[in-house]
This record gives sequence, structure tokens and C-alpha cells, in this order.
Amino acid sequence: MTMTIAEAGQKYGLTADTLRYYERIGLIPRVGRGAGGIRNYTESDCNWIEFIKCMRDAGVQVEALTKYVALSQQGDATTNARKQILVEQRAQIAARAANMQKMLDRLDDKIAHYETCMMPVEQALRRKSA
Amino acid sequence: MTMTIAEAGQKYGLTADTLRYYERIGLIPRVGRGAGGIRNYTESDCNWIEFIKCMRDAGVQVEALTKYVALSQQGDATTNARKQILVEQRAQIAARAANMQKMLDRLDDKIAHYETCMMPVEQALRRKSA
DNA sequence: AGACTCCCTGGAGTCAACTCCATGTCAAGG
DNA sequence: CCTTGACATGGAGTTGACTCCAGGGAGTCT
Repeated sequence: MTMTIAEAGQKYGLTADTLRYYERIGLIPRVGRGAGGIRNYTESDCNWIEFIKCMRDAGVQVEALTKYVALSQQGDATTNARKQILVEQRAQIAARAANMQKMLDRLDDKIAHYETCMMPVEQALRRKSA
Repeated sequence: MTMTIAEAGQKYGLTADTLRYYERIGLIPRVGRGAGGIRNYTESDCNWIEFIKCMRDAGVQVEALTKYVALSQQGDATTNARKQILVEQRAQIAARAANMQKMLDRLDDKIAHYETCMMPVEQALRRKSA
């Protein structure tokens, strides 16, 4: 039912080193240990890892996430503060996503421009190789 | 018609240090100098800065952009390679943007969940303060 | 038993992308 | 003439986020 650090890493595309690092800095809650101090990743641990990985991939900074995790460890009194963090990070992601959409449109224009520019060249090349 | 480094930085939200750094590493083409070696940013320089800043904000790595700039300096023979880079970077931005959209939806759920969780608490608070 | 392999910890090293600094030049104001 | 302030250069320092390593413990195969 539980997994080793290598398995958990595999599952989410992270190395064992990264998972230990994440735990050390509080980016995920402390993972339980078995015999010999070996980590047992439960389903709950896996859910945290998955959430954190997605947030990191979305560009959320480690600092915001460690705060969120720390609050989560402190029980119901912190729900408001946790929500705050999510709302704030959502806004930042949305802003960056909007920016990226604009850049995509712009790149499409630029690429289309390159294509029309290159048409004569391509024709010349075709003539040469023919 | 031209601007100083401080003005150009102001215009795009970059420091003078960052602009010099960008020029040093070839992230923007070399800027012309006036009396005493002082940089004169022309409109063309500004266009480069704007483009580069947007690409950086969209998460494109410096390395890809320096390559693009270097190719641009080498004339028409490199249009194909330049287009290549844009296409590649466009794909990466699109992938990241899609990821972020998914995360936005997910955060909306999570935030909504926090709101329903907090409703009783808020009601209690309202009762207390009433 | 000895060799392998996986795991542990704490600390040091790396990489990208800036950011800061010492030192120096030059034009303009008092 | 001297100071002040913006800019120049080359190089060192910082930050965020890992990534790697030395030294050591346990279980397992042969």
C-alpha cells in the first residue's frame, strides 16, 4: 500500500534527491518511516507530491508552497490563510497564462511572416534540386 | 530620438544592469554608443528589448533567445533556423499554458471547496461580532 | 562472509539569471 | 576648479531550486 522513495519519484517524474529535498524544506509534509528509517510514501503523501509538482510546473514558487503546507499542518484555524494563498497564486498563474496567450498569437504572426518570407527561397531551392 | 539606458530600462521595467547584462551575453544586439561610449537606444533596440522581455516573461530561456538573436545578426541565410526556434519555443509555451489552464480549473475547485468549508465558520464569526 | 543495491543524513556543489560593486570617464552646475 | 550624478567596464556575489556526494546502515543474493 505504501511505496519507496524511488517508486514515488518514478511516479511523478522526480528524483529521490528531489523528494528528500522537498521534505527537508517542508514543501511536502514529513513522510513516515519504517524499519531502518526508510520512508513509506502513503497515498496521502503521493497526493501532496502530485499537487506540489503541478503547482511548481505552473510556476508557483517554493516559498508560497512551503507556507501553504505549513498552514495545512496547523489544522482548521488556518483555512482562511490557506485560501488566501491559493487565491493569490491563482491570480498570478492567470496573469502569466494570459501573457503567454498573447505571446502565442504574436509568435504565430511572426512564424507566418517567416513562412511568407521563405516562400521564394524554397522555390529557388526546389528549382536548384530539380 | 534615441534614449539612455536608464530611460530604456524604465520603459520596459528592466534595470540598467540588466540591460547591460543582456547586451553582454547577446540577448539583444549590440547597442550603438555616442560620445564617451554612452549607449543610445534606438527604436530598433527598443523593439528588441520589448520582444526579449515578453519572451522571457513567457518563460523562454535565455539560451534559446541568444541563439535567435545571433542568427538574426547573420542575415537572410538563417531565416529557416530562426523560424525553427520560434516554432519550437511556441510549442513549449503552448504546453506550459495548457498546463496552467488545468491548474487554474483545479485551483478554482480547491478554492470553492475552502469557501464551502468556511461558511459555517464565517457564520459563527458573524454571530459573534453581531 | 562478502558483494550488491537501495536507503539514510547532512552538507557541499551546480546552474540559470540576474544583481551588485570597484574603479574610472565625462558633462554640467555652483 | 571641484563636486555631483549618470554612465561605462569587467568581475564578483546572490538567489532560487535543485543535484550530487561522503559516510554509514540494512536486507538479499551467492
